[in-house]
Amino acid sequence: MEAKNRIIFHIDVNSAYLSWEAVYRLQHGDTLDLRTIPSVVGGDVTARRGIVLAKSIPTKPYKIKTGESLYSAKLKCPELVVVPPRYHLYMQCSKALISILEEYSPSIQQFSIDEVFLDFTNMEVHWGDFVNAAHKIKERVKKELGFTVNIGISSNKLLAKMASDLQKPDKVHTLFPHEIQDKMWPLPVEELFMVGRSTTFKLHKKGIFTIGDLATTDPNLLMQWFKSHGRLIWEFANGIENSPVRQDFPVKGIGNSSTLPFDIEDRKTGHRALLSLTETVAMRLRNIRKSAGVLSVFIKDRDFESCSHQRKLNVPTHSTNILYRIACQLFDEIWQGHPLRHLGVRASELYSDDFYQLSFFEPDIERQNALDTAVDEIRTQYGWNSIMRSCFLHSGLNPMMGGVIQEEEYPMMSSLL
DNA sequence: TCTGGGGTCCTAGGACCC
DNA sequence: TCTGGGGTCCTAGGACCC
Repeated sequence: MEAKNRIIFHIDVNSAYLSWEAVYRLQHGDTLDLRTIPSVVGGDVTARRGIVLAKSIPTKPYKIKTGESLYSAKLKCPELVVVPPRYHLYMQCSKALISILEEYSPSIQQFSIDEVFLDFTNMEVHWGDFVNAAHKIKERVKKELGFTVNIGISSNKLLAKMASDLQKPDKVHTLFPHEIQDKMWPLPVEELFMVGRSTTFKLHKKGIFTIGDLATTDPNLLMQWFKSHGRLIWEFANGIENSPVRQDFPVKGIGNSSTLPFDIEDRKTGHRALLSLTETVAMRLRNIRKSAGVLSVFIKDRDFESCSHQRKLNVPTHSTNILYRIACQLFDEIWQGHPLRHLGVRASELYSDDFYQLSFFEPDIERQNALDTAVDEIRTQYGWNSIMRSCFLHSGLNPMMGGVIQEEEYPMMSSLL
């Protein structure tokens, strides 16, 4: 039932982590509003995670980019204020936003921690004209939660998302198909959703610099250059996109990875780090009642050379011990012995756990499950560190790396929106 | 003390099968 | 004999997003 004239909102929190941090600090007696000075939320430099996670609008003249190292950000702006992240707070802020939005439409899709699509089609009877409604929502969020959002409005998700990006902060924009030429085509091509660094570079070499240039390029040519991605970005440049707002995406994979506080130089420590990562991955799998059919291990060495190795499992599983054993095998098969700064474990090809298969080779499966269940219950009740493997004592490693666990894993965005 | 962590999707090449 | 050809599965890597 493809509605012809849909009204889609895209709600985007302005400088999300930074705004949330600023609001929290103001509420706790701080007098300085981080949003009004050049400031960033950044990772821990001593733990080798020193990058910009979010930046305030006053950093704009310094050309500080999300993802760049704090070292280089400080070179650009010596008076930059850097504050550490508080992921737990951000999850709460995100939830609070969602619960307000849920009042305005039964059809909302969380796209990331700070972006939400809302299908406003047929909702005018309840809330009035869509532009007024968007303003009402925006003001309510500001008044009740203390942070500002941009709301983009159009007839599909892509255009709504592009609209919310137009001018920040605290704005409502429309970008309906008849406005594309005026509002979207003059923008630099890299501002189009799904045109990243690599594609931008190649497009520039072909003389394509604006979204309008891209929109008016022969799509067959783009397909020759970029395969299916060429078709996709041509359609996006022309505002063509019609995926529904939906909340029931299946989760495709669950993974954890971590930059370690020190380089790993021996196999035993490598395995220990894998165990730590696997504990959280397996717990999250069990939490959503899924078993993994494929396990992958990802490593990155001191020189930032990285590679991955994966294996399809004979029998899907969510058992910490079995997944750990396979992770170690994969690790031993690819690691050349170079000092490692980063390790990752990811479970994919997820199967529902409604039943699990007994394997001839894993006669122990019932006991493994019983053990995992017991440990999960203790950790849920008494906290994550209430029970841990003794090998982590004095190891310098967190026994459960990565993974803020959620009641519900919400699926991340995809190129299909 | 420069360079995070969570995802999704696509493609290419090799193995294997008929 | 100068090397079919189509299909599927598997794996590694790259591109993109926030």
